[in-house]
Amino acid sequence: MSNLTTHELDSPPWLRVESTLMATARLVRVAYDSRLAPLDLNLTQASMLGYVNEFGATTQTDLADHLGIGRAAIGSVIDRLQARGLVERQPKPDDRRVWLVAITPAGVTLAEQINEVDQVLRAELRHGLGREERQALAWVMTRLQQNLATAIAKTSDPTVSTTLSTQHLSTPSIGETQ
Amino acid sequence: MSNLTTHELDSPPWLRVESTLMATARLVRVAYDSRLAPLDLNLTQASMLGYVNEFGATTQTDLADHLGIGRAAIGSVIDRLQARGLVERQPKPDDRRVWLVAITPAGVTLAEQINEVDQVLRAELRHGLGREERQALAWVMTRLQQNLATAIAKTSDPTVSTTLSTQHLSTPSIGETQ
DNA sequence: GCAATACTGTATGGCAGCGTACAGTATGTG
DNA sequence: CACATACTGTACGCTGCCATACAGTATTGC
Repeated sequence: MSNLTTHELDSPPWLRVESTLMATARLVRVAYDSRLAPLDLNLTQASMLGYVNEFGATTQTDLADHLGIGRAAIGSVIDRLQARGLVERQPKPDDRRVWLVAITPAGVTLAEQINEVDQVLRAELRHGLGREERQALAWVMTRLQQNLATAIAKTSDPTVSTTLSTQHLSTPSIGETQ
Repeated sequence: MSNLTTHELDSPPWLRVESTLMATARLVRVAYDSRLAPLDLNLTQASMLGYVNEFGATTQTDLADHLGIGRAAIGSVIDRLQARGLVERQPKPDDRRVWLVAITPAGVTLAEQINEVDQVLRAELRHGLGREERQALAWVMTRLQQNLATAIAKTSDPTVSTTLSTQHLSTPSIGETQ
């Protein structure tokens, strides 16, 4: 709790929230991407593969919502994974509009490797952080998401609110895996 | 193993760190962008304008480092701001390679409005969060950045480490503004 | 039955950022 | 002095994501 105020001359005083958050997020992406590179996978691709592996066949819109990206974006992700034979699109019997994205045996194999990578990296990220600290982060983060959602809604830009309602404060985070 | 998907707790168990962090970061960006829209500014543009307003004329590389984006990217940001007469490029007498990016009077006016927007939004984001909680977030975040940096370095991808050395755990965050 | 409305996935264009390669300039070394 | 090396800003192509518009299908109302 001592000198976390390294600020002094270096850091911009405004927009610090975003700055740190965005920078950290970027680092997370880089870290995962570099670790996933041997599997020739993207972070988004890995997340999707993991999700389908755990929860079974899912429609594209559901996937997009759960991963927090748009429907258009998820399409191309699926395309690439499908081209490599890791997932496949199955028609849904009772709704001919949608595809069910299902994982293939090859995908399952890869998903297990993803889980390994994830566990290793997460262990490294926890280094030096107590359990209660991680939980605190999770809590603050959730609260922050709530505040952000209302803040955005307050701007009364209707297009945005729709986008956000989908990924409402779902993911807890970091803390309580095991 | 498959159907534990309760509708409330359906968060993906893997990659939760990234998921929450990235989602929050995206929300931050969206929130700031929507609030800055009346000023016809981007979050990155606003950050840059604020920085130059506070710290005076700066070289492009320094700007890129402080904002955590690449040199190439900062160029186009400056281009746009310069086209609107908010900043200008001044030659540096003792080094003819570099430009000093300086703010114009019009830029100062806008920077003040940016600060207002920032303060208002930050106040909203603090809602329901105690001071010590925000400080805890800042601390955990910094620690996380450290861990991320070493984790990335450990992958021994030399191109990355260079990129990161620039934006080493500078920005504290959220907590200790007032 | 049929029209109106809502939803899914896709195509398209646009944007921001990265990584690489390059020319111009500084700086160091012999 | 000449030369090699390092650094700055720019140009180019690439990636990932978004927003919009669209066609196909479901669903609801009458």
